[in-house]
Amino acid sequence: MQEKEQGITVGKDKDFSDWYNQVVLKAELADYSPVRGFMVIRPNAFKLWENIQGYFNKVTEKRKVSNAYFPLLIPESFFKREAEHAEGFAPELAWIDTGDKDTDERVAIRPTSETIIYDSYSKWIRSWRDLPLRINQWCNVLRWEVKQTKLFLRTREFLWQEGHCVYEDKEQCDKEVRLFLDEYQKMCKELLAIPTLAGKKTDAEKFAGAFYTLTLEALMPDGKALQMGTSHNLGQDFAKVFGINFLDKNEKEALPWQSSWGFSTRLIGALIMVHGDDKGLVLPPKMAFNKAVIVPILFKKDKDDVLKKAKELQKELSSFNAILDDRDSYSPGWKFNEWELKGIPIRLEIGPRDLKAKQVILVRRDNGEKETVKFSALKKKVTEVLDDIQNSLYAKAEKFLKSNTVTTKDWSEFKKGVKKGKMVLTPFCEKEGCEENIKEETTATSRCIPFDQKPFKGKCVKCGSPTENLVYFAKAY
RNA sequence: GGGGACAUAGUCUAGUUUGGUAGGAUUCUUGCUUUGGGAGCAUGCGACGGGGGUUCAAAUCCUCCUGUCCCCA
Repeated sequence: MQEKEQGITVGKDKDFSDWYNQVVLKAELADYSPVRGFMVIRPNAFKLWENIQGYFNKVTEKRKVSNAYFPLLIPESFFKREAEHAEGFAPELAWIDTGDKDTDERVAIRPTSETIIYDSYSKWIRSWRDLPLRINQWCNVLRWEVKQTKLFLRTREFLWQEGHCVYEDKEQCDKEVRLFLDEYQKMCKELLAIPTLAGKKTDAEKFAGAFYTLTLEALMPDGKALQMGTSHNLGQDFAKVFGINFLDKNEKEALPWQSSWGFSTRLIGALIMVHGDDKGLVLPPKMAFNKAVIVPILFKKDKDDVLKKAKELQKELSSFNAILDDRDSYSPGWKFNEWELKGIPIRLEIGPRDLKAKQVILVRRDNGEKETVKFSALKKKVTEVLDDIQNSLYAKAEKFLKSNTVTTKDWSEFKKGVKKGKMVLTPFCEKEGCEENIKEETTATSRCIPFDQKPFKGKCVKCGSPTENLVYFAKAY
């Protein structure tokens, strides 16, 4: 059978990079733009983003976080206030030529919004009664990457949410830095069906200007780790340099503790990579706006009857936003392929034979299994199967993560593991120089220091210094 | 940061070596016939990434720019 050009023409295992680009383009998720490193997010992918937004807005509401919006442009002087932050972002800033002769200060497009937001916070916070302050914004940011860009995973502009909180003391701040990371992990699991490893970043990998950074790491099918979200305890440095202070309960002036946390449209890239297959996108049911598609099999005889029943079924399944594909000019086979490419979780086929038997054929996108379902049992069955697909996708991804994670304290085993695209858990000293050496020799970087480790005394896999922590290493996106 | 490949219609591609009417497939339009895993016939639309140069003549040669992809660090 000759491969048609609309379909995916390369196996996921054969050429992962080519496969990924084909899925993104052919499933109409994104497109290239006229300016290098930018992308168009097409409706199919934007729907996914809106779904994530919908889920996460409920989380923030529950956690007493308000949405707001801060300006796109940031004055140069703001960057200079926090030295580490400035140094971290300086190479990636895009400066605006405003042509405004009356001001001599340059402005940059935000690469992240700590500074512009904290300028506002310094005006708004006076008393301990103003705290905690929790604000989130959904926006775009711009980081002028020089590295090779990749759709969703690394683009110069991307969409994200960034939460920015201010607390009276370290304890509250610590607690909620962890809380929002846990919420991210829950979202990855329950919504995206992607298992993640949670932990703390080493100093070499932490956010520029942070006291410490917590992170979620997922393992992609090509053996590279992808950061799914981060939550930073920013300490008191930003407060100091932006003049955020408050009168505490003892009428003393005090510096607050701050946090920021974010995830981006990169999650969509992860979703595509983790669940997709040789036929295209596979959406976890909770991510799919249209959870089912009804394809009527129409012959001249009985055409009206089949179509009528198909419409009834669509109405019955309206809570799943079921699509009825009654386009006349495409054959059923063509439609099957198209909806598979686009990742719709369930396909329902109904033809004259089914009409007589009062049943439909239900086909799962995740494993292609077919079964017949009586009309009377359809809604219940669809609900069950959607649940099952969601769970199976997570289970499959979790199995992949587990079977591709190795634990070793031996340096040659470590190198072997990294080379084979494994997530390697190993004793590590957390010294920056040592991490740099590992990176140079293996191209792997530390991904995270997992939480709640058992008491442990060991030697760093690389330099042999004593350490009490196991750390995940992998090649990363 | 280093190296490589590429750019012809919405998509895939022939033509470039040796300059001379840009060809095919598919998509799309319209019509008819069809429809249980990418259906058929007919009809119509649609392209040389951009600038500059050489030449009677440039998709083809030279040059600069832009963009895309891959590999390595």
